[in-house]
Amino acid sequence: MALKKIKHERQRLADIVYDQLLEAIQSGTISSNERLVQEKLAEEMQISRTPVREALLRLEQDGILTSSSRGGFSIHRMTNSEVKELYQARAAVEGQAVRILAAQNDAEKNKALRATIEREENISSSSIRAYFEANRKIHRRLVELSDNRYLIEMFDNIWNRGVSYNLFAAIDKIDLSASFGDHIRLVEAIETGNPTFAMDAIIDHITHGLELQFEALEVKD
Amino acid sequence: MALKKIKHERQRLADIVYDQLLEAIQSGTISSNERLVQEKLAEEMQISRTPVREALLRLEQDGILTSSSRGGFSIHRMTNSEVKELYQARAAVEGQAVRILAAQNDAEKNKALRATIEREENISSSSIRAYFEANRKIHRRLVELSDNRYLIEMFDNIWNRGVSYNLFAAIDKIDLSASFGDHIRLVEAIETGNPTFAMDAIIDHITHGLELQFEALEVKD
DNA sequence: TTTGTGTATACTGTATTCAGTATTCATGAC
DNA sequence: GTCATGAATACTGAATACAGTATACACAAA
Repeated sequence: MALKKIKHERQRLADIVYDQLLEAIQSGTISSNERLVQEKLAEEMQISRTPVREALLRLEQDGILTSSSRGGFSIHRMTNSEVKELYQARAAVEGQAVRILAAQNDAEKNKALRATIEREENISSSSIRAYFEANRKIHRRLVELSDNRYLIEMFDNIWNRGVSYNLFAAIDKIDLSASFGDHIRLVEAIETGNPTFAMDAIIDHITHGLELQFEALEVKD
Repeated sequence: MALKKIKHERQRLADIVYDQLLEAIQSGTISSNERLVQEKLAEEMQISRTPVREALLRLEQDGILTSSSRGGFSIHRMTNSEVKELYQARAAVEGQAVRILAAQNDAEKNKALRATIEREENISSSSIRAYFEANRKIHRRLVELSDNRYLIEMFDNIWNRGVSYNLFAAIDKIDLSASFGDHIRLVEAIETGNPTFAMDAIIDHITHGLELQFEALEVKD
């Protein structure tokens, strides 16, 4: 009888709370004007305040929550200049990822990226959220393939901030299906083996996204 | 009588502990094989364990500390591949900063950068630590001038990780004065107004640093 | 000597309590 | 009605206590 190795990793309550809060924020369950109060959340979750506090402080550290003067935390509201800066940071991270990939120009990796794009662009769901989840997966796969743990971490932080502010979903008034087919162009750029060319391609892609973003923010205002 | 506005910002004990620990780690006061135990640190600092724990968890979150199986935390030891990846991440952040600066090509900003370089390259201290502090200041000024809060934050995280592992100081066996004069070349590249050219310049600069880094790590092994 | 078992110790994560601070609310004076 | 003041309330940050887990150590058996 072969016994499976038991996974020893204890999961902290604080980690569970963190994951749940992040999911609730990004799915819209927690709305942008809601105040997250330690004692109340602890009561709701039937746990003590300590792990709740740890999770909230971590979400604050991640830039997702902001503490308010009346106590509690709320979802960080981004200024237009923060939005622009976040897109620039995206360009830094995703741009470097494609530079690395173009320099490697590894057939297996390029193939894996194509597979992800094909799978995710074929989502049949009509929900905006699924749409953006697919978009996120494509971009994340791209960064994953760079095999750089720090770029992946930065990517996640950027997108967590953006998605938590409902940023990337803010452009639902603009037709996105046009830019969806754009992803394959990134693979093609990587396949040229030219890091600069590949990076210019993704910067264009991201800059275009920023333009759509600002249009959407104006539409909503 | 004009009364000054009183700064209301309460500083948490946990923040103070964080700052002290980070400084102690980066200055070498805390050595790389030392185990940081919550209860012991709390006793030493004459405070309760709670803020110590919060600070340590945050340093873990920042990638600076790693928890050990015997309890406690120790300075994260980087593998060679982590070192390489960290330099790539540096290239992403600092590369984007110079792209932004070159696109702007703002005379005041370029002047400010030159001033920082001139001041920092003229340090008279013979201590290696001062040398690297100067180097860090030059690079940080460059990223600050991009006026992008996320790039600055990423920069700090990268350098905190590197400095905490005593990474950038590991190359003290190699003569650095040669590469110090290299910084002015970065300003000149920015002044061409060509983002791609400027970024290539800093990537060269950073890649050269990585080569020195690996030489130094071999020398030490 | 080696191996297995039980106990002690070290440390963590969580729960609970205490004390301080900021905001809100109620009340009285003008 | 407006404004000032004091009390109540809400919430946080830190201290303390409790319980669980992992490691180290001691001891006995083979």
